[in-house]
Amino acid sequence: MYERKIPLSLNCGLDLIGEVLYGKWKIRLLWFINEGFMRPSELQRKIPDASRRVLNMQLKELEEHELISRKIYPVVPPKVEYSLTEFGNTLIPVISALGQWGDDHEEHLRTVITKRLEK
Amino acid sequence: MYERKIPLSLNCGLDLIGEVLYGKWKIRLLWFINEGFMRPSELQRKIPDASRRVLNMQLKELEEHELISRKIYPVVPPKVEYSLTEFGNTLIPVISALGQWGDDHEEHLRTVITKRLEK
DNA sequence: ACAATAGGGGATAAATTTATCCCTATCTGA
DNA sequence: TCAGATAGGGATAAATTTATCCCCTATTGT
Repeated sequence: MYERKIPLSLNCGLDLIGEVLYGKWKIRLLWFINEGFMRPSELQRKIPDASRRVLNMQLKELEEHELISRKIYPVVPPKVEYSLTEFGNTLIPVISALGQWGDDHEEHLRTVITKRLEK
Repeated sequence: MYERKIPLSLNCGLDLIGEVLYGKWKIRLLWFINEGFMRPSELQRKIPDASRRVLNMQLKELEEHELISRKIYPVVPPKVEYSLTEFGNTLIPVISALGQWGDDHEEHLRTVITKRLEK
C-alpha cells in the first residue's frame, strides 16, 4: 500500500470521522449498502462514474475500518455481499443528515458551485 | 486556478454537500469560525498543522460557496474577519453531528484507524 | 535599523488519490 | 466456441490537492 509521509492529525472527533469517511465514493457506498445494494456489481451499477478498481479499494478500506463486513458465498460464479456492521449502522443517521442538508439546499448549492467553476 | 479535467458529479444531495465540504481543513475552519475565531491569524493558530497558504485557499473557496463572508477593516496593520453567512449557519448542526459521532466512537475509531495503518 | 505582526498571493514541488489498462478464474447461454 | 457475468488485483499514469518557498505592504516596538 501507499506509505504515508505526512502524519495524520487525529485530535478530535472531526478528525476521526474524516479519516474513515474521506474518499470520493465512500459515503455513497455506505448509503447504497444500507439501501440493500450489497453486491459489488450492483454497487458498480449504482455508481457508474467510479471505476471498478476504486470502488474495490474503498470497499476494502471501509471493511478495514469495520464499517462494513464482507461475506463470500462459495459458489460459481462468485458471489459476495457487503453489509453494514453494527458500528457502520450508527453512521447512517449522520450520512442521512448530510444528504438531507444537500437536498434542502440543492438549488442554492448548484448556483454557487456553478458560479465558482465559471470563474 | 486549476482547470478540472474530470467532470463533477452533482446528482444528489450527498454530491452537493461533498463539493463544498471536501477539503482537508474546511470543516474545521467553519467550526472555529462558528466558535468565534474569526481572524485569519487566529485560525492559523487554531490549526497549526495547516500551512497559511492552504488555509487562505480554503477560506476563499468557502467564501465563494457563500458559507462564510469576509469583512475587511481599512486599518493598518490590516484586519480581516470572517463570519458564517446565514447559509453557512445552517451547516453547523450537520458538522456538529459529525463531530459528535466521532467523539462518541473515539476509542473504537482510534483502534481501527491505527490497526489499518500498521498493516 | 531591524524584527515582528497583520494579510495576501505567485510559482513550483511533493504528496496523495483516482483512473486506466490488462490479466486471473469459472460458469451460463447463444 | 465465443461473449458476458461474477469478483479481484498488479502496475502505472494522470489528476488533484497540499505543502514549501519567497515576495509585497505598512506600522509598532526595541
